[in-house]
Amino acid sequence: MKIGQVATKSGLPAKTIRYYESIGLIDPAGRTSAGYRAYEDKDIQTLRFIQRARSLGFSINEVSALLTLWNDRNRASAQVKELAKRHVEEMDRKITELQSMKSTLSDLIDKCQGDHRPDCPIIDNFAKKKL
Amino acid sequence: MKIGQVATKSGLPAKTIRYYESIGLIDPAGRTSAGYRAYEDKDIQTLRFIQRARSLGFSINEVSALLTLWNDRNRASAQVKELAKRHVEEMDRKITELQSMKSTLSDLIDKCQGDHRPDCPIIDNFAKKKL
DNA sequence: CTTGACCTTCCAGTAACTGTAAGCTCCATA
DNA sequence: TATGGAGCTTACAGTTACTGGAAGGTCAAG
Repeated sequence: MKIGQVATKSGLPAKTIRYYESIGLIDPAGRTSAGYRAYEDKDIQTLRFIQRARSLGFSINEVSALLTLWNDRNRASAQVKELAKRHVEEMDRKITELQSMKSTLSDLIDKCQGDHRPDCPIIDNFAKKKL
Repeated sequence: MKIGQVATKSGLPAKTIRYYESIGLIDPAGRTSAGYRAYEDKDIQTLRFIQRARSLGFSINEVSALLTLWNDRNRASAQVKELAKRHVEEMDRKITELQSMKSTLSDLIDKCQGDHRPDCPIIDNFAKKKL
């Protein structure tokens, strides 16, 4: 199977698959006599795994660790769970931060007339001297 | 005033101030005879403005637009409000996405025993053939 | 006159791709 | 057989917003 078909089946752009190979996230694919990358079904499984993990926000490094665990028959599920928990914590931090920023900005937006005049509580807030 | 003091007063690392100058977000600072950047109080105001806007998640480009609006006596507050609203929408999108990812992953975590055995619903989910 | 704290510039690295260019290969049709 | 287009190849640049580090200049204190 060539990369285009693998891209379709895995949900990842061909470009991205090559990129993953270039950074060592996946093993280099075999090649046809013409130099085209040749894939098998198990490669698609791996790429789908990666795609799922990435879609849940895991970093490439984390995905790499997850791939290792996936292939480790002696893994402890505790290791996977721990990795996942840490990721959820990280997402929680980001959610909290975003909500805080959104809240502050929304308050300012509510106070802004939003008309043709220059007076603007948003600008004023950014420009004010001290907290 | 030299860059170190400005860094302290503005809440931005000296390195970042130089970076902002290099990309044209702020005007090049004056120089002392020794070649050191020389700042005035109004520069600190500008940098604090930038710091505030950045801390609310606005991109450098958006901050640049906000700076222009700040210095535009003929601005309409509607312009500022619109920019801010779009940014809130963007944050909302991110929050929703993060919450969705978190929710999915949390469900999987709850199902995982987290012990010494390899069986793991998280890995299983990532590895499963089809949705 | 020598530290040490600051300052300077420039280059590289980060995360995870994406875009673009120049150039093969393969298959089908005229 | 020639040609055209789809799909493949590599390599390099660009994105975002900095941050780290190296090599070297400046200034005030001791």
